[in-house]
Amino acid sequence: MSDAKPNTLVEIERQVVSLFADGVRVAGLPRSVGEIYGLLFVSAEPLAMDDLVVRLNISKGSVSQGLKFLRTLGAIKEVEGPDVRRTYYEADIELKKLVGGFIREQMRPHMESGKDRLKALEAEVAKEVDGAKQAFYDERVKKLERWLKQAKLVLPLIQRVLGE
Amino acid sequence: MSDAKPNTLVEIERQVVSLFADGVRVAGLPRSVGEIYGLLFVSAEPLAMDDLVVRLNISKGSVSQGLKFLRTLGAIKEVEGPDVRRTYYEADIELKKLVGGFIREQMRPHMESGKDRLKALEAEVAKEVDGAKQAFYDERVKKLERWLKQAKLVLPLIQRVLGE
DNA sequence: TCGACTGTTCAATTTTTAATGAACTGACAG
DNA sequence: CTGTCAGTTCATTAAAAATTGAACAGTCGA
Repeated sequence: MSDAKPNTLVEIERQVVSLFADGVRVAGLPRSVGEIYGLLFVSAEPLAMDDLVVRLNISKGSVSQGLKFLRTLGAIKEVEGPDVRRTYYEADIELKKLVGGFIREQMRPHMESGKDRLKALEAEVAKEVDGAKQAFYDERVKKLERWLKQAKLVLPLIQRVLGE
Repeated sequence: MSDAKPNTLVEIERQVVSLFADGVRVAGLPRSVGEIYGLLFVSAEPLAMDDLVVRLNISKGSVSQGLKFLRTLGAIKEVEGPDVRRTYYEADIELKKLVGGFIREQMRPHMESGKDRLKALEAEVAKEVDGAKQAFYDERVKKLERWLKQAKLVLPLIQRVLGE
């Protein structure tokens, strides 16, 4: 292959990669993850790890980690490619799936641990001896529980809307 | 006041502060912002900047920045307090308002710039000479535009649901 | 069994981000 | 005015997060 040297991206690819690199930062993900998904998104042919290393000019380690993450999200698919010994990837471009994966992998766990921590808080409030303080704390904890319930209500709704 | 020394938080306060400190990180905000909002959330009485500095044991600079940010979100309210020369704050505990502020201040700007960048991309695709490639790029750009539209659809929906 | 090659892991390093604290502004009381 | 105090700003420092790259593991054909 003639384009086996670093940073061989055409302008369109460059722009898309940069768009995703910045985009994923909103979700608190590392730039490299966005770059990888971005290049897969804008590529008609599937790419193997080495293609990503060379064309994005980032390390094998980063690409391996990034692909692993994108796989757990369900944001990319493994497909066949020219070289049978390599694993090739293409982007899964269903927004529903991307958002669903993100919610499942990144948000649910936090919400689950939040639920536990609220339980602990409740127990702590029960110990409070000052009646007025206890009433206040109790109210606040109830508010937090309502927030959590609303969050649990909103997430599936988002997924449903993106399903159209 | 007797509790004017660092880190004078009772267990309940400690837990709530920590809960918010971790919670805001999901949204990509600095720990200190969560701590500040958390302490205000769990305090029955309004607090001034100096209370936050002393009780959370973080610097005046951080607290000033954090309060500024929370003010722009609309997550806190300025209120009267014991010392007329100080500005006191209390937490605004309407989830709708918090999320609305976050969307307005943190998400909308990104989406606006995304819209511009998509325009630039379209222009770039128009230059593509290879017909097959152009068709593929065009399809992908259209997909991105659809995503953006869906995002713009979802955000108001979230706010409406949180309005209950 | 060996060598060539794909892909993973993780300690070390670099880069990015947040926190600090000293200098500053502005308001106000005496 | 002048000194004090609340609050802001921002260059420096510290902490956290991402990236690197070298060692390693697994596979396969000769």
